[in-house]
Amino acid sequence: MTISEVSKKYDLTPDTIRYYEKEGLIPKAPRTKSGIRDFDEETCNWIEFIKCMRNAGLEIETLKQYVALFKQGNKTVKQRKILLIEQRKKLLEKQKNINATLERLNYKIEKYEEIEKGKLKDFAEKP
Amino acid sequence: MTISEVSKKYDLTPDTIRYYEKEGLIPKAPRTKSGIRDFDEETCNWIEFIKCMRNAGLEIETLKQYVALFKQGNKTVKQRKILLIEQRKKLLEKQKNINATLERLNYKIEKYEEIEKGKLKDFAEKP
DNA sequence: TTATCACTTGGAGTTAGCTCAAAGTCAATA
DNA sequence: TATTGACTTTGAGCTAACTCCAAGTGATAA
Repeated sequence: MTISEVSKKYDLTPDTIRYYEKEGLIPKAPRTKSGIRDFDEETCNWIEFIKCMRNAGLEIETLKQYVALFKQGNKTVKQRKILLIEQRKKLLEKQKNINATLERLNYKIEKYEEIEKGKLKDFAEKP
Repeated sequence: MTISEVSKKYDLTPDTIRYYEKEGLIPKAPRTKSGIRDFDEETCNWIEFIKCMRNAGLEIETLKQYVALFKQGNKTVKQRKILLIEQRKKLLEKQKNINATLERLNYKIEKYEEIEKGKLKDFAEKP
């Protein structure tokens, strides 16, 4: 699989994929005799995984650490677990923030709807 | 209220608060005769609102637009509603990404626990 | 065989969102 | 009166995560 095919498949630019490879977020992709990347399934799985984590906002640096631990094999299972638990904690925190904001947005949108329908006139709105 | 008091209250640095003011994310705070900011309740409410929105990841630019519309009064209710609905959509999308990632993290953490307890040996782990 | 086109690299540039530094002002205290 | 310390401004600097550019290479189509 060429980089542009992988790019389409995962909706990441070729530049981003090369950047991830250079930074060690994904394994170094296999190459053809002429030096062109020829992605295999394993590498694709990593790309998919990293994309998922990045979409949730995990940092490059953190993912780099995780991949480095992974490469060292089973002796790093404990450290990897600790790392993932910390990231889970962060995501739960984020989830809470988003939920709080969603509630607030819902309330305001509702109010705006009432104003539009004329149910509420001169609504003394706070931010 | 001085800027350092507000800073403590909302856990934002004075620099950040001044930056928000400069960018128009919050109203210009009232000043004492000698030019020092003396935050009133209204401005504090804005700070709290903006902090909440920023915590959920809404962009400065978007919030700037919202505040600008707000300042123009009731004639912008419709536009503000549209803006908030778009932001809600984005947050719901984010929520989905976070949930997907949380599930994945939970699965992996569980597997790592099983390995640690020796229930799983030589677990052929994919990313 | 020449042209095209997707790929390659290294390194510079960009954007968002702060964050810091320098130099100055003012009110209150020793 | 001198000094302390919190405030002020302007503008530069920083970090994360890409994103773009220039110059070069190699395989295939005309």
